[in-house]
Amino acid sequence: MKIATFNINGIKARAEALPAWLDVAVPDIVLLQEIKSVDEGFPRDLFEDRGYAVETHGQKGFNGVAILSKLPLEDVTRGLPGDDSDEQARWIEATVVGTTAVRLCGLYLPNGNPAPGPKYDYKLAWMTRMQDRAAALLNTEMPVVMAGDYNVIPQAEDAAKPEAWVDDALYRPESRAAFRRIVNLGYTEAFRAREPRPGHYSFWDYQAGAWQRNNGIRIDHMLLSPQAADLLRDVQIDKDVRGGDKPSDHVPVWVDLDA
DNA sequence: ATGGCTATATGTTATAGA
Repeated sequence: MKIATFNINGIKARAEALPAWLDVAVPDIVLLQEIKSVDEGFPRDLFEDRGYAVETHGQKGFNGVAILSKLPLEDVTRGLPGDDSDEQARWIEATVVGTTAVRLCGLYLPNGNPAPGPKYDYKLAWMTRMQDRAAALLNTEMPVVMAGDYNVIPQAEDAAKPEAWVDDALYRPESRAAFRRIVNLGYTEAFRAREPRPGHYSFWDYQAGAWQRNNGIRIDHMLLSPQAADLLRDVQIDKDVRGGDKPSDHVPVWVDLDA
């Protein structure tokens, strides 16, 4: 079961690049972030024509997450629990049943800049809520995959120029500590578990020739519960997508699970 | 670099992103 996460930075703007990648990579599941669309505006046909079931949790203008799946999506829930007043569309869950049932969580964690400030406070509070949800999911003892744009650079080796990020919400100590607290509940960060070396990124800014200079950061992650980690066959970053036509500023990250 | 680019809606400018 090939499961991917991809921050597409606008579904309408990626109407060509996303299907092109799907046709080459042929993932079973894709967790999308930043669809920047309401549910009614999501071009479902593009994906249903390719055999994907589609579930969206959209919002006008920005944010928004979605799931594409070649297997039926069951028990779909929208929104991160813990704050009924939170109207930002950043979390969606569903279950797929292959050889075993897998719980999928697609997430778009708040950016948090400028820090300090109310946006940073929202980011850290959101991460506390996510920690609660992550702990509850562990108690199910299901294979769980929490994948998305975490907007966290976990360690210095996850940035080409870590010194440029020291005061940024993506790299500040509180953000990294909150990320570690979630991982340390018992999750495996799939890419880092298989690739200890530096120099692997999932985002390159549109500005200042960041892609051409390989000035990237690794902020798109896939966290696996112990039951999911036991099924891990492979994990990769599809870096070449960043060099394609009209690309997102993020690239896909995927795992292959024996499920 | 005090965001140099991109996307969307609020739309010929503002907001957000990272």
